[in-house]
Amino acid sequence: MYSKRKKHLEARAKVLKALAHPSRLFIIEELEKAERCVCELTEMIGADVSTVSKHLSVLRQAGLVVDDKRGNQVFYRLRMHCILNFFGCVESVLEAQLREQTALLEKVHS
Amino acid sequence: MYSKRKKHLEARAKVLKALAHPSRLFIIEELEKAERCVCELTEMIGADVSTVSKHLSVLRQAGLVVDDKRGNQVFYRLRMHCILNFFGCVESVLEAQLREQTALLEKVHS
DNA sequence: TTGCTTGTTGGCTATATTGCCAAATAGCAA
DNA sequence: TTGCTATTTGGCAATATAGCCAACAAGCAA
Repeated sequence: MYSKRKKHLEARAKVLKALAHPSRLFIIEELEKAERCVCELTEMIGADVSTVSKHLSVLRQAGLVVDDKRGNQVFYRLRMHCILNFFGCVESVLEAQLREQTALLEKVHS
Repeated sequence: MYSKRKKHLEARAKVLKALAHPSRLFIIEELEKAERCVCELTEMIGADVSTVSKHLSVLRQAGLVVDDKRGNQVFYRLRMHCILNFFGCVESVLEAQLREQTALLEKVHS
């Protein structure tokens, strides 16, 4: 594997890794609708504030969100609005998985 | 977070996690061009066969590739050809990161 | 100032991932 | 059969990730 290609793949992998967590996907989806402060996201996710703050830090470091301190709150918003469209393909993978499971179940029951 | 939404996000996260590794991204890109046997991919990646085999297993379990045993070789191919397009957005994130770093460097040197 | 709220960071433990080697499995050919 | 090749699986050690609590920082209000 050429070194340049390897570095590129590593960079891509980092972005995907940042996305590869249910809470972080939730955050992305919510920020698609509107900017949110940490306290709102914490409330919605139902985890410790520190946990949510760390998830946001992961997303920020990956270049996916930006933060905006206002008063004693910190608001986050999406930096890349394409991120959401981009799940169309992931969805088709999930649908295919579902079809497969259904087919398997029908086979078992027949 | 509603349980149904949570499950959906967990399923998405699993697919993204399967993609979030340089070697596995390499495999996806190669399989976009043509099907490949494990030995070819191993040669290209330059890791142990067992390591590559495990990466392929991760991709298969995520529903991203399918395997096809022929003789004593196993050929893999993409199951979802949309996966590649789907990187357009990841690329724009990387480009933005690059622009930012460049701006930072210019600031330092000025 | 003090006290309250909002976030971030450090430290910890539990868990997951990675990548190697070694062992097992399966096909093919002599 | 034996031997060779291709692949998968088990096991292990090193490393990374997740999520909690505690401590800290910063804004604001009394």
